[in-house]
Amino acid sequence: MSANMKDVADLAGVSLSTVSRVINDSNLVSKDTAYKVKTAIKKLDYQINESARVLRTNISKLVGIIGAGMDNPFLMKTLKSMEAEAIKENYNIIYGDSDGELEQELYYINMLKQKKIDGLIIITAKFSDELIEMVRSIQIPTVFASGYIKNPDLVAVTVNNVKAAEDVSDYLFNFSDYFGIIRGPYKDSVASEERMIGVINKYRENNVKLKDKYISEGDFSYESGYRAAQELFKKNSDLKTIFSFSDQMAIGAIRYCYDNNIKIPEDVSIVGFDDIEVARFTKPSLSTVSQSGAELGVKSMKLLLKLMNNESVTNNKEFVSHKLVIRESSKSINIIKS
Amino acid sequence: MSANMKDVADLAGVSLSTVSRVINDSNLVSKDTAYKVKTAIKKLDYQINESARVLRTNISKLVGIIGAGMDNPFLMKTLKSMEAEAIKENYNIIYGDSDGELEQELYYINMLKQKKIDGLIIITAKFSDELIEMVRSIQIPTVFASGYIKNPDLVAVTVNNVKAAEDVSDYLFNFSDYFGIIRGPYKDSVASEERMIGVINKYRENNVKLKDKYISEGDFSYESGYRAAQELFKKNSDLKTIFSFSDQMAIGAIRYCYDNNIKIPEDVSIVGFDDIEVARFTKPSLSTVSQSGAELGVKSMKLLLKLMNNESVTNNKEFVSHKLVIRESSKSINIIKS
DNA sequence: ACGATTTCTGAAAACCATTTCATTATTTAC
DNA sequence: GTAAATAATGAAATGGTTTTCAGAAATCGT
Repeated sequence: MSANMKDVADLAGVSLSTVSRVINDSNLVSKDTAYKVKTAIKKLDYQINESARVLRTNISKLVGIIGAGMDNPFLMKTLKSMEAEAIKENYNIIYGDSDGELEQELYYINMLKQKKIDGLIIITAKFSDELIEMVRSIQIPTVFASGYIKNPDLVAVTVNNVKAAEDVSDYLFNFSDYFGIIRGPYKDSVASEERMIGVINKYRENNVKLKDKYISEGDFSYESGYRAAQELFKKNSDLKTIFSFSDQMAIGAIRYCYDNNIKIPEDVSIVGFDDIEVARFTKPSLSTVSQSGAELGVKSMKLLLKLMNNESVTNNKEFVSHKLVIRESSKSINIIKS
Repeated sequence: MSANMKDVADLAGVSLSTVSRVINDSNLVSKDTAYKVKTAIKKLDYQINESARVLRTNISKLVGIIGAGMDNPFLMKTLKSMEAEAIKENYNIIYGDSDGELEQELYYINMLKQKKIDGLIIITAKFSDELIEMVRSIQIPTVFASGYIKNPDLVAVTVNNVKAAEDVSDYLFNFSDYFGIIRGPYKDSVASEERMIGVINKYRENNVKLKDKYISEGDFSYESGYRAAQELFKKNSDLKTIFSFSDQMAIGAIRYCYDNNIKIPEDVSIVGFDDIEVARFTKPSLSTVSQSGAELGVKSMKLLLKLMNNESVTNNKEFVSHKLVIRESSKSINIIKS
């Protein structure tokens, strides 16, 4: 059907090796020959057969990304910027959505390995031993994005959840003696666990007992935020402030307040986490921790590119910057504005 | 490094051909032999070399998806469900974000072709001749998702934009003599063009002249919706109703109203398009045209799978269902509720 | 002008699976 | 029991590159 290297070689009157050299920009081929080959390539509209090349070299120029929940706006930004970063170096992205299921993750890892990916990025909230063992066994450069991981061998990029939660806590203690928390799942969410640690630190620092009834669990979705707010208000009639571990849950909570005639920020202040795009446009707009999904994507991919090129990676843990952005959903006290 | 088919063959005491047959579930191999081979595979932890297989068969089990603006919540759902649908049949997704740039699209198409993708889905708003020509030339089964395309040869799945816009128009004419329109870009947005046609149809049917000042252009983003609303109100002091061609723009517009003391829906009713997840949680929640991104994804991928399997495709244009969902942003008049 | 480098090119092996064709072993049919 | 059909297996060709090794041609040094 389409021309192969042999055809080009014949037309140009040279050998296979020479054509290959021209294609790979080898410097040991003369100008004249190179020119002949190039015109032959043009004339035949020759395109290299990638699978043959991969078979021979074991280099696929493919990066696998296994992600949990592409319908999360924050992660979508991350994914998009990862892709943009990868394509600069001519890497394509194979994406698999694990929905956060370990089984799916393992399945994809195996599948992607067979496709000969050169590198892998895993976006997950849970770090089971099984997953880590699998990653180790495949012997493919891997970066974990989002979700801190204690293991010193693993390469990871993440927001500093503890610090960010501390910042929010500091801010909220300005308003009231305690604040309600809409946390993420108890099970398997490292991010949620770490943010909780930040909160606990600050409760302790302020000598306030962190009671169970201040805490309500969500799953990061809008709906769960709505329900969690309901629960919080039922248990704490005098609640003045809420820290939600995701913007989506915060927006759900705001909606609950609206439905129940609770004024924000007059009656209650709410702070979210993520700074998704819509956070600036809700009514009231949402105070939140801004962490750049794009930055997460870029940093992770850059790190992976280094690993794939065997460049030395001095620091295998990187933090993505964050800042507390105060908007209308919380009473303003001179802190960072946006 | 890792075992290959030869190793398996040797260990099992059979030939290469036999191993290959076992792997491919060929029925012309005896139970006993098959068993021997399978245990050998297990013992060696043998994994097939995909690139060799692809080289030989020209089947990669890879589907390319080229998308424009995947940070759009609606398209995220689409992408996710495409992936889910593909993996059921053991196809992996290679994803490239074109940002809607033709140049990028062409670049990706070429790149993906080299990676030997078995099928391609293109999500774009613009259908230049160049793009269509390119798609034709690569000879790979292709489906266009989102954005109707007149060309009878091409396979496409899309929402019925004209009809949907007509539905909204009918609804809005209940409230007032004319309504403002926040449309999508004039340039290269088929969806926007088609929705405009629906609007025009109904203006004509109602014998109302559609004046230029009723129309304001956005680019589907939150910000542009804010600005467009501003423009509309400046030009039409008595504006009572707005049809926004995306939810994101509608939310931007709502925010503008809020900032300018315009009450929704008391003063102005707004209807969006897409029914993104947050639309149910904004304040007021957003009346909109619900079109399922998931359905779009599933239908497109199913169609592509058929094409790739050479099954006959009776209808190469499919519509995704839509319905008008009335929420708080528009005064209710007994129509569909949600 | 002669040997020593350097530059350029080609032949052939390697990567690993699939598939056709031929062959042997086993059944079936009569 | 023999011919004919069927089932099971293997040998070898094939797909299209990259890369090592060796050799030819050109350049250099003196």
